Amino acid sequence: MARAALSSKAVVGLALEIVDESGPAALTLAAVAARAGVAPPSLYKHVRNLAELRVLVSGQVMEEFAEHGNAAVLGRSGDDALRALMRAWRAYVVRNPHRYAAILQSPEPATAAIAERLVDILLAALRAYDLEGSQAIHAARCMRAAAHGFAVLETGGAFQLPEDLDESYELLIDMVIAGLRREPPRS
Amino acid sequence: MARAALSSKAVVGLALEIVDESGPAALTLAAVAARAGVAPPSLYKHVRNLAELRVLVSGQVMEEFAEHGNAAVLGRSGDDALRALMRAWRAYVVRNPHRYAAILQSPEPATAAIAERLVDILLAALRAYDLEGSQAIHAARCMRAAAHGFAVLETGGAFQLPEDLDESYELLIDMVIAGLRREPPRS
DNA sequence: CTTGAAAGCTAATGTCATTAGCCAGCGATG
DNA sequence: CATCGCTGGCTAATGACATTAGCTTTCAAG
Repeated sequence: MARAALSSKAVVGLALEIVDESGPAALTLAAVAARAGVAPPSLYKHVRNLAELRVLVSGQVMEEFAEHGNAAVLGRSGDDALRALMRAWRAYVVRNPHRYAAILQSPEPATAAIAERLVDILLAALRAYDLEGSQAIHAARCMRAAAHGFAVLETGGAFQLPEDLDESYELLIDMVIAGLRREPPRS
Repeated sequence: MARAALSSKAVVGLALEIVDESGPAALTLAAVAARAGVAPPSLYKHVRNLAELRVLVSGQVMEEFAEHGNAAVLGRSGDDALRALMRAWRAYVVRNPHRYAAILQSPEPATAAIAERLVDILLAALRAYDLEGSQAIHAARCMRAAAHGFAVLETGGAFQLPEDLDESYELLIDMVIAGLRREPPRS
């Protein structure tokens, strides 16, 4: 291998810097190249194209995010774990809003494994609620919807009123927990 | 006024067609111009630039969406209204996924009025729950987060497992309602 | 009939992504 | 030690787009 100047890894790192500073929309190959001190076409030696770079960035962030969530639930269970996970979720988003926004929704096979891990963490946090198979999936989806929805709206600046956001979020957590409790194992 | 061929209104209409067919990412001035049978620069006679077109499209969609939600709660109240509103929310999203995705988050002053209307509808649906001022705001945020989060994840293809999405969503609705019931008017 | 603004057009510029094809450095091989 | 081939970087070129400048045509009002 010749001059090991750049690398796929390094490119993703630079991309993350750009995302952090200016948001996912500012992530262009031209910007990465400039930061790497290299001509734009050179990047194609390390990354297939912009779309792939986005996927790599998304995967990296998702992984970091999952790790953060996982750390939050360690040694906890039941309501405690659920609260911790949801708080960690928002804490991550508030601290790294651009990074979080860089997570791609579309089910890229490349990131499937990481997404799976995230789901596992969610399901583990729900374990104490005695949900039978399918019900646990539904519950996990709800929790995810709640946390993600709040995150998106908050970082998007959709909550304009002066009311305290922490308080709103705690209410949301309470809602999820209350909903899990009264869970009727129907059909 | 000379040849009344195009108009700001018409341009937004064409833009909506493109969004519906190919998603918000496909909304370019070039595409709109092609559809209008006109050279791209001509559009600047009707719209300041692409950014403004996006805002206009977003506003139009938000308005339609709010109207849809409003219709759903008419003549209903309490849990009934809440359920109807949340179901209408998702129904709209499922029917017009691209349109919904075209709604901009950032608080554009131009669309502030419509956003306000949406909040009003939400608050009205919550009226039966006897929430004091601030608590109603928090509750409305939670409901919005839940519905929006589910919508985003569903349209983004984030729910991969085979479990029925309707069932997941009904559980989410139950969660919100349960959460509103046990609402402790603390602090 | 004249005229002026509205609405369209062409030409030009700048930013990106992406492809093609060239060149240099370096490590392994003989 | 000389060379070969890979690797990573470069320049040039193409093609979307957005956007601006400046020209032209058309129509309606006087």
